[in-house]
Amino acid sequence: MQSVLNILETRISEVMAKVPGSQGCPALVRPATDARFGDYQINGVMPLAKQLKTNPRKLAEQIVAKLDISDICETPEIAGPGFINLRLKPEFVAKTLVQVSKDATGLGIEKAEKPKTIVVDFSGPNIAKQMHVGHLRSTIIGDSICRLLELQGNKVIRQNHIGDWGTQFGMLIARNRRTQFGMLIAYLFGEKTAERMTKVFGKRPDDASNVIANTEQLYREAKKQYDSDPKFAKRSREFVVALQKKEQGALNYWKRIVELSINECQEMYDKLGVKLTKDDAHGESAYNDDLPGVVAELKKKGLAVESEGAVCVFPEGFKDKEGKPLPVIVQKSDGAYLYATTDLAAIRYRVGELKADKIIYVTDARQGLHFEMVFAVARKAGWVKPETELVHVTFGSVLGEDGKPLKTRSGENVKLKELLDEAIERARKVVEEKNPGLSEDEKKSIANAVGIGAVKYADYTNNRTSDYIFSFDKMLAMEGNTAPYMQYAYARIKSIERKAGDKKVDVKQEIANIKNLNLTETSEINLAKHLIRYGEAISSSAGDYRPNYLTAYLYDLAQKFSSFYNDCPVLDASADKRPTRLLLCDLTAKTIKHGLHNLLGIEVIEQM
RNA sequence: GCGCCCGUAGCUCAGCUGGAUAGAGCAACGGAUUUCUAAUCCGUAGGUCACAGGUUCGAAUCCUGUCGGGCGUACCA
Repeated sequence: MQSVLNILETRISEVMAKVPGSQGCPALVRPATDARFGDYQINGVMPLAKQLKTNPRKLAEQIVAKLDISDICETPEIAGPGFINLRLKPEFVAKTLVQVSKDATGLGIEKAEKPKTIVVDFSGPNIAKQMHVGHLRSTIIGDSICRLLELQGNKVIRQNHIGDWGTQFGMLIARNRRTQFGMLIAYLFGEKTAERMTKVFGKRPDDASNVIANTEQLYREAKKQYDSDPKFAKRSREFVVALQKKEQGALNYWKRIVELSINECQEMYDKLGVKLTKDDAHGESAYNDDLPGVVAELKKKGLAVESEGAVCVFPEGFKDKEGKPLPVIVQKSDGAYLYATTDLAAIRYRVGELKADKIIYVTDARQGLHFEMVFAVARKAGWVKPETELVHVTFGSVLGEDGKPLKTRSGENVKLKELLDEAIERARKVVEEKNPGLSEDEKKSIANAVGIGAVKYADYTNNRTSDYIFSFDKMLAMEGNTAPYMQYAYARIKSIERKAGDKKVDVKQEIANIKNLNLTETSEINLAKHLIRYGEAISSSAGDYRPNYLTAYLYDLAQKFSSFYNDCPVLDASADKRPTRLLLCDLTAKTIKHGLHNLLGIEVIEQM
């Protein structure tokens, strides 16, 4: 269903458009900046007055006179330089709330007018390495963006652009990072693999977590052996060449390690409550066969030229340190392809095969220039239609308490798994302290939901474009805008429902019989008004790809519920008031659950 | 050098195409509990929105400059 904000915007804009001389100034209806001004305010009169060179307050009077929104609002009030303040009628709030509760979604959510096919590129871990904090934001922000867009009725195609190939095999043994990967594979799957694996890990290589978890160690060992053992070095090189030539044996080894890695990532996705599966993995290697064609086509179109031995495209408007044109290098002087080439191939595939109307890239802000240039090249090459949107959704870094990028004491990236485990452990201690009487299973699942939820919620609640300081103490605090606070608010509602039986209150029946609400207390009305605005929160959150708008709404909701909870007895309320209060509880619980669970992938808990 | 992002309360952060007296949380102080979970609620105090100009009815928001910080800037992703 349409949000109140949208209804008002549409109806008031229509009236404003009819003002003589108006050139379609929008009403600019916004939530009131202050409760004293009512519920919504019209900001669009002043710009229109400017356009018409007339007095804004007089214009506001004219508009108010023609406005017919008495079914929704009290008489509009003109205030300040030309604002029009709107206050919702309690009857309208009550009616809308009942509608919302009976809406198909149960929550009054707006659907997109024109559903699109949207490709979302996110997470993108590298194979043969454990996921670390650097992957957290892309993974969870991307996940919630997908959920938001899907909810609006779009066709969302998740693309996990995993680093499963890159240029590493396009190069011969010359560069260490790439080489190490080749060495690793040779090391892992060369002769005597099983003995080596058993010796190093005490396990067979089938155990994915052991293999991947110890990759860093393997790299070190492999490097050492590479330097000291000519036979091993030779085997490494041969392996890489074989892989490039797509020899079946080498490919099989490669496939195996990709599989092990993906399984390992999947554990993290499951743990994080992220909706990504193997089917969404469409990594760099998927474009291998397309790369020569991409370069050839760019050359043919006269876009790609040779420069300093490399094949480059020079999109307009980009300059290097000396002010000379900056290239997008699509093929290196040694013949290898780069991530720009792969990204171009991916765009071609996503527009051509997946029929994307929009492609969203969820990567950190540092890749801004890269995508700007790649987008420019793709458009120049005609691989993207003019109306196809290419969006780079950026985010800041996760910092430690010292304000520097989060690292371990020894300067390594913090493993995602270890981070989450610590959060769970800390949550566990809190549960132990607050509610020692719970069963072991309950404690465990609560600690899990709270720990993971806290990490995710803290990330979501920050504006994604800014860096944020990671603090277990803050995210696990029971006070303030945190996951535990939200989950607690939910648990208290569920507790009321459980207690209802003892007091012989039939919650479902009372709610089902509701025809009109009886909203009397201020905190009831405030809660009701906020509940009917869930759709607005989703629209603004999805529109800007900003989950923090959603968490802000949810926190506001939980606070308003807590006020209501303090002021208004529910089960012991008089018969004329109880059904309304039960409905408020029910809708609040459903909204919190939907927001946390369905949109953010954070678990709610029945008791804590 | 050039480009992008950032600078808001003691701390951590919001502030949605420019809107009214800039908001939360934490910390501080004061109050509420025979409670449906106080992991709560209510209140008080706290700001030259880095700085200086400009645009206009109106600027934390847009423009210019200065200072401070982060990141990027041809064969890594």
